[in-house]
Amino acid sequence: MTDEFPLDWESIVREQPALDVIPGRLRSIARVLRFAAGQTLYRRGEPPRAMLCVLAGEIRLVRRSAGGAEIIVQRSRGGFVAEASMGSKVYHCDVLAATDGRLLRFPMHAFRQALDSDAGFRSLWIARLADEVRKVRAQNERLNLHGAAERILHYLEAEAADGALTLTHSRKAWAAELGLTHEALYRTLARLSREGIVTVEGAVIRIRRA
Amino acid sequence: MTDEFPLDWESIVREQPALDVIPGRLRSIARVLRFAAGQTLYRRGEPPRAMLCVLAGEIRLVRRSAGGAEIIVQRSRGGFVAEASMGSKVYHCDVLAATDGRLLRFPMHAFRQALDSDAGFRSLWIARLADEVRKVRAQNERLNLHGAAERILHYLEAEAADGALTLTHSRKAWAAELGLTHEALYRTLARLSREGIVTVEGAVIRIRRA
DNA sequence: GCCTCGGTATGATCCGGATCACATGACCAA
DNA sequence: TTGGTCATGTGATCCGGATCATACCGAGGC
Repeated sequence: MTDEFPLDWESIVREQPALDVIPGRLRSIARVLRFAAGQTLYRRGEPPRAMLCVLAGEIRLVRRSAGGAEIIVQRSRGGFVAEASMGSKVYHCDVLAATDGRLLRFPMHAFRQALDSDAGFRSLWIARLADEVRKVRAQNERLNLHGAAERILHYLEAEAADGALTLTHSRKAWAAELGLTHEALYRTLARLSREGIVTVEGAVIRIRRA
Repeated sequence: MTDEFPLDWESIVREQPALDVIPGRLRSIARVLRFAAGQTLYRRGEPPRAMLCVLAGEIRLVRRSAGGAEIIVQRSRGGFVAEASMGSKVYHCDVLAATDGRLLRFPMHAFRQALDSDAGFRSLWIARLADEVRKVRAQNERLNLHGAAERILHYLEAEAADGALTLTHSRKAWAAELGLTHEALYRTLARLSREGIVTVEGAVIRIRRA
């Protein structure tokens, strides 16, 4: 719950590139919030008073049903959360911390006002939202594929530049993103490699043929 | 490729609710484009000259790799397509028609200008994008679940009002949205019904307990 | 030093959803 | 009327990914 002053925006943007669209006046009023695993940050029904951007750790938007079932509506391990909360009177989900971590809070009214008055920020924000839609829709198409190899190749084709992809996270994390167990990922990657379809050199993966 | 004048916006908004955010001046310059299955609408590398909104049929954004593989980056059976194309110089995908259908074209420069000059439209557009992000992320969480029952219940919990959901499309379409075969959906729905977890009355599905 | 924890990696087994097959009914057109 | 198409269902089989188990390694803590 501590704030460091002044915030080191250079390193913040490095750890969370989505934040580079934020204009100076918002940067100066942003506050760091540290959270602990299991903590409830906001509850359903409360008015959203801040835009949130996860810097480290995992935040979940959770909806609890009357029957007591708990479903995860959104999970974030980095980047803005609940962008739609800007337009709504109250949260429609609980906001929970799944791990220890840190997030950035921007006062909602200032965020809204910045969007209204700053045309540059506005178009960057629209572009960021549109790009997020694009990325998540691609992720969606990928998850609709059955078969580990298809998902891996879809990821490579969609994300690789010139047929070469450099993994930035661990393979376990990649497996989770692909909706696979890490075992299935290791095995399928090994098979694709044996069959000459891809080459694997550490974190760099290349497609040879599809 | 025919245009009807004047466009009947009342019925258009009824068939595609996302369009209700469009202001009058854009409505008056929108044109209907009819497309045929297999048709290539735009090619990678071309500058995007219009915002597209699918009214009927299926449009796909397809990326072809050097190896000849073809992956679907986005599929749309209704609603805006390639919102991120507004911010980019050229299309990064081919735009193909998967079926016969109709879409609405808005000249890109007019769309951009309307966003710039019309504060009301602008906030509606931002809200729509943010809501799209929310919906697609929820869809994502759902597809990350293994097991047909879990996906069905997640959908019910997330989309149902008061534990009751009225299906607007066919069950086959629902199955596809859930990333399941229709057989798996029918069977699991029947099992959940037998076990008293849900009740099914035609298009209305209710959760009893989870 | 030792010990734990997390990522990497592979083997064996099991199960659930994909697949194939088939029947029915609605609807539309020739 | 007939034939075709499509959504709705259900049954039988198969396969691939989940699951459980095990091992190795490197980093960090004590």
